[in-house]
Amino acid sequence: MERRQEILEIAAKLFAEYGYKATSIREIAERAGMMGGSLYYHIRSKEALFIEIHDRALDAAARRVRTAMAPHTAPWARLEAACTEMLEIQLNPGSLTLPIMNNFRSVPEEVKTILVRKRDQFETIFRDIVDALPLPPGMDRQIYRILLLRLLNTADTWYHEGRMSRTEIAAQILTIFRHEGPAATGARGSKGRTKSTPKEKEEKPPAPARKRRVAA
Amino acid sequence: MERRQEILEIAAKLFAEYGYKATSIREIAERAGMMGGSLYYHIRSKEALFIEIHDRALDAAARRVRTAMAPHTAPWARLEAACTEMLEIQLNPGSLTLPIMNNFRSVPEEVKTILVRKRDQFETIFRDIVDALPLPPGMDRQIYRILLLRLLNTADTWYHEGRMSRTEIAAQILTIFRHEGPAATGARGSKGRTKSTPKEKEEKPPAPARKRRVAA
DNA sequence: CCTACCGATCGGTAGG
DNA sequence: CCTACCGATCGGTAGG
Repeated sequence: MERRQEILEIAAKLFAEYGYKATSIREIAERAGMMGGSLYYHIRSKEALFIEIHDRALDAAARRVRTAMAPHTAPWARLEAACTEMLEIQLNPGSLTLPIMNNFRSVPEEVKTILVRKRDQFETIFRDIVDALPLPPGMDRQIYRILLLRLLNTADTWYHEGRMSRTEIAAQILTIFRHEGPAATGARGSKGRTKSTPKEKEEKPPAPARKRRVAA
Repeated sequence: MERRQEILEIAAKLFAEYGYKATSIREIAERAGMMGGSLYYHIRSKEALFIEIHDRALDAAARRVRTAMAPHTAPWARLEAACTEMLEIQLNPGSLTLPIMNNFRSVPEEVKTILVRKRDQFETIFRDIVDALPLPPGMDRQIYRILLLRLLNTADTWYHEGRMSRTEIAAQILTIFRHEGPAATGARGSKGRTKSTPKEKEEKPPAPARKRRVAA
């Protein structure tokens, strides 16, 4: 049973790096120290394996993001905590929380449908955060959320080790995405914020949790 | 010779949709109305085909973006023109300017090296634009450019037909990425800008064209 | 967990 | 441009 966890982690890494189609059952098996056919003692099929990894990764990610957000109540602080944690997950993944929620291009159509449904569900976390932000009225919250999530989810394809830490990158993203509405245009902008410390503890309840599921 | 162009376009579409590995020579051939083996009268190898498509697409994209920027001199107007054109290229590609500059996951390592070099060269266009923007001092221009390009280049994976037009989406991106430096904090923000009309014709020379090629 | 194998599909070639 | 084929690799199975 612990062996199975090993296999899932090995497969997750390969799927994340090469995509569904370009990752072979035999390669997964080899890294697990067994023959290709033997893998089927542990899994039912390649498709089922992929779906299971994806589900578990998203569940783990949801738990981590919610935990990271929990101590904060101010909308921007919640967003920053969520972004920092998402970057951490994407770039320095613990066991199964790997960046496989992208790159569905080579996944069979029927499987893709299942994955997308699960992913949409996960992203409601960010819908709630974004809906709670005091953004300028001209800014479309759906586009805002989609763009932000795209950046976070594909972090492994654009982030290069070196220059900046994950926390600094998260702060930079926040600097770009931070726009105050006309009501509360407080201190912002060129303060050179690179440290992610939980500032401004305002009141504001967690999130209104609205309904909206239309595509862009 | 015109037959060859047809083949390149067919292959480009398939590569863009399924990725390198998941696109088979036989599928390309079938759509071109011939047998798999016959394709080799027109191409040298699958790898060579992919590289040629990629090169031509980037060349065409560079030409289109430069042309779209040409009439503008104001930094933000230039950025908006470039973004709008990039979205147009990614979402409504004319012949060969297809969104294949991503999804290198299943591409052989040696080929990937060639592609990345070419892509980096293309992206210098945006480096010049971004370097000319009057951004707040705390904002890292390299991160800024990388994030913006990621969004534009992966537009086909997050844009869904309907609600908003390409131009409106481009305007929304600009609304998020627009931050004035401390020197020229003029009118901005909640004006509900959804139309992309070339406003503010300032002076400011095209671009300083600095040097910087470090990874994040 | 292995051996041995299945049918299918892959990129590519020869010979016309 | 086709037919016919190559060796390699694929996901998956049977039988142990």
